[in-house]
Amino acid sequence: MRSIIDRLITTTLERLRHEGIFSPDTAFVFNVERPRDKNHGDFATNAALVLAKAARLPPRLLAEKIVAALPDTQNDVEKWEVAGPGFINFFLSDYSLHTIIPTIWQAGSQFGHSQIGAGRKIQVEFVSANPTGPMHLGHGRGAVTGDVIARLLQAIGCTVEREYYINDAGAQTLVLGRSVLIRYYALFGRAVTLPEGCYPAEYVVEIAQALRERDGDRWLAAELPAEPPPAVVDFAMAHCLGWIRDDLALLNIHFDTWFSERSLHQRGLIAQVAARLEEKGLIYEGILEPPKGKLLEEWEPRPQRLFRSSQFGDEVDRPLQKSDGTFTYFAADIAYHLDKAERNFDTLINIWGADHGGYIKRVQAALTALTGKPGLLEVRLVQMVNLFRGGQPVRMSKRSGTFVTLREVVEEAGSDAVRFWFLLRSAGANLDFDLELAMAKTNDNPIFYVQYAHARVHSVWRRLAEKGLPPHTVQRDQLARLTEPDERDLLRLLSRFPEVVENAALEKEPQKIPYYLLELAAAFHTYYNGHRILDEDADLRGARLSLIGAVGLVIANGLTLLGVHAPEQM
RNA sequence: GCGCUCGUAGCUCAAUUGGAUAGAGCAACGGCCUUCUAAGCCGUAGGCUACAGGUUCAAGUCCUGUCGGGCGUACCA
Repeated sequence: MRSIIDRLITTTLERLRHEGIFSPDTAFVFNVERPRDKNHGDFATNAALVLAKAARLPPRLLAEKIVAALPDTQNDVEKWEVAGPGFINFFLSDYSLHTIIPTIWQAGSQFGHSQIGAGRKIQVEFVSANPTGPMHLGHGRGAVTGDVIARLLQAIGCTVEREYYINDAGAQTLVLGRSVLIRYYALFGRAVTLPEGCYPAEYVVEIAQALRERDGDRWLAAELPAEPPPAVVDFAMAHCLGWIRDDLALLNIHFDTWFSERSLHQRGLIAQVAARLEEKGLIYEGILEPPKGKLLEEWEPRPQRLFRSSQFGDEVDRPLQKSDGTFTYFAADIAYHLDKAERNFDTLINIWGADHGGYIKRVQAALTALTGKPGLLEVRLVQMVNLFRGGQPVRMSKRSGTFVTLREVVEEAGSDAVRFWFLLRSAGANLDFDLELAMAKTNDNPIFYVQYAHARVHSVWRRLAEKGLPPHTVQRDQLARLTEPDERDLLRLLSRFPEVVENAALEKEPQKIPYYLLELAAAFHTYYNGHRILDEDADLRGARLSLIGAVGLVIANGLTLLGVHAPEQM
């Protein structure tokens, strides 16, 4: 519908160009949008406002001229008007509004999907939590956000791949291995005090027990080794990865690719990427300035191999190799992102915790230097989650190892509530998650409110059958009976759904879907309370059933995009 | 200090990416069930969009500055 209005205006403007109001080289850029205020019609354009200068006319006068030149539009547009500073508002006819109902019934679960992203290949990398422990709430939020961005992009026709980057190389894996080994010794009565920096949490004991169960006393030696045996490290990581996979599965999140950092080392890709940067003259031996504004007692000037990231928009150059010659994590990350870039994606999207924000520029800089494509990598930051229960914050401390895991929360509140709630805020904003509220069966709880609207639609179907009435089918000629303002509100909302999906996908802003669904659910509840669906009048009844059926379908489609169930009964 | 990010009703947050009179929910107050789920609905009240400039026909949104919160700030990942 929007495109029809769009074409209508363009045609009219061309007509005015012939009359000499616009010069031949005037570019017609204008918007057609949905006014927030329904008194302003179904669509409005700012064409007269934007083009007033080119026409050398006051905006309102130009608007009048445009309106006068608009062609006849048969059934679709009932009226138009010039309003405000020079907007042109279009009011759709009832007939045109009603068209959305058969469209929705026909498209079914595909309504809202489109092909505007067809041909685009996009990779979303998310979660990528270190395999050194169970996932916490923040990981869960990143997981849900990434998954839904992927779903949205698929809904507009993109080819999407979900990838998890496993940090299975580096110091923290040894810390895990050492922690497990110490607990393992303790299981055999060989108490060793846990050194500074080791993981104190209970889950480490669990891993140690699993290790003993599998291997018995095989890793017990006369003395605790300085480095944990590689097999122990691998066992511990695999155990953690198992947890992570299980937790993600609980949230119905599945990855296409699990990419191992270690494989980069094994294939020599890191040294290779360093050499490539070297060839381009972007590496040098240097000493970084001490960072300002932060007291660093241990700072000392150190010569390092530095990448000239400052040539590509970063603040300072970044170390690729440590002073002992080994590669930094950053070096591995460059190799990883280059590998992704060479897999022919049109866009790479990373979902990162907000604490990694300072890292974006350097990775983008490296990627730009290596590929020459500055916009390839897009990073979305996800802020932290604060856990509440009945309005009271749940205290957590990572240091003492007392924190609530993602699994505990999902098991208590359920995947639907967790997913919906995590999506309710824009990723950039902190999020308060209240366990009690997320499970409440009242309209304070947004997820319940939306699911209840869907269930109500289905309760009407059940009533229909109980009354012995025939199953419903849409009949176009009945729809003329939908004339109530509440019905028009619903029709307008329904017709917006594909635009909302498109917008949410393009902007990568999943929270637009829950907000839309809340709006639709509210309009439906209002309607349901004020009007009887199963009216005596068969035509009116048919029309209303067609309408609420469409509402039910759209709510279900919206929830499906969020990975949330649409129950038929509460 | 610098970078990123956020600042909107008492609280938690939206706002079609520059559009018209800034919207919801919670909390407060007042109403609606012999009728399809009251697990719901309706109404009242609540605002100098942190502040000051600038760009524009039009600014919560863009640019500059100030104030305030969060995150980050070499050989951790």
